[in-house]
Amino acid sequence: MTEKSEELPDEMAINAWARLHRISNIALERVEDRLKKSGLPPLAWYDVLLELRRAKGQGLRLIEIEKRTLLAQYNASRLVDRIVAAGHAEKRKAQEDGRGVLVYLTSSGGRLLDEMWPTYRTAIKEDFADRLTERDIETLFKILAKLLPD
Amino acid sequence: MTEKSEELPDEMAINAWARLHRISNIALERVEDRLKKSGLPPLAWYDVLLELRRAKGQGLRLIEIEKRTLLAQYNASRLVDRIVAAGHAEKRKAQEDGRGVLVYLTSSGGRLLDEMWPTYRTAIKEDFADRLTERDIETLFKILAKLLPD
DNA sequence: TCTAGTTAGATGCATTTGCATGAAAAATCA
DNA sequence: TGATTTTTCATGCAAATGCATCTAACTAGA
Repeated sequence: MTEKSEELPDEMAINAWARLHRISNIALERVEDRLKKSGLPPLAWYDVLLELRRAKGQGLRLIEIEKRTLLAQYNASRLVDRIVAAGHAEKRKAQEDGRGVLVYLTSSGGRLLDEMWPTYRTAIKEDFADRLTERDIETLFKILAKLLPD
Repeated sequence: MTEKSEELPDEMAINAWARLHRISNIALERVEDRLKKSGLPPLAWYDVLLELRRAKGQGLRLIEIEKRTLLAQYNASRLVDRIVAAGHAEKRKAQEDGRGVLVYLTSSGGRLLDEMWPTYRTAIKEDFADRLTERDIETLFKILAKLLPD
């Protein structure tokens, strides 16, 4: 009579779930701490600037920034405004779509991205990569793939 | 000359890192959405209430709540105040330590915890457990253990 | 014991987030 | 085409977070 229920997540799943989020939380907090100590902006800025660089001078629609960074619409809108106000990006009206805004990386923004990366990279290395084997990392990558949205 | 650098995290590590945080972010957002749709408070409330229940009527020091939930000191302080204001917990002065506060779960808090769990549990099941094999879950658990703080 | 230093918790103030809504342009459809 | 719906982005207002600092109590050291 100790058969496994098909209806509930078992103990192990709950523990793994909890650990996953705990690890993510701790790791991100450490990155933010490192950035702060280096006098750099929060990680969210990096994410946006990186997407802008990936757009290779084409400019990125605000809605694309939302999707790629997983920011809520109003957060993307205001974060970009702050980045623009700091001179690290520019907004221009989209030609094809009168509602749209295109965001471009400025040279200052490119420099900021390059300044942030060493700090961010060190965190990824020390708090993550150095503690896992290559095999762990590949396994983790594959397992997590199953959890990506459909 | 294409030897692997020992100084930098490689591409694979960076991708796994990014995926880890992306998955965590998406999954947590889905839980919050489900809770909201059910008219329930945010996940942080659950975390605190659960720790209070685990204290089994002994009461929990605020500082313990901070440590266990990973909340910042001021956030724990104010979140507990909100939970207390809603009648789901009580604060009492700690006997042994004049600075300290002990937080107790009320019966209302216990009921809320029980109300939240089905929604939370369903999220864990559908967005996590159902998409992985038992073996995946164990593997994930073990790999993540290596990333826990020392 | 007196003093300096540390720890637990609260809180004023600025920033950020979340919610709801608005405005303008585009898309759909009768 | 004209009306309706949807999409894109912005924003006022409320709530939550982060920062810095404060108070009170405990601890350690002379």
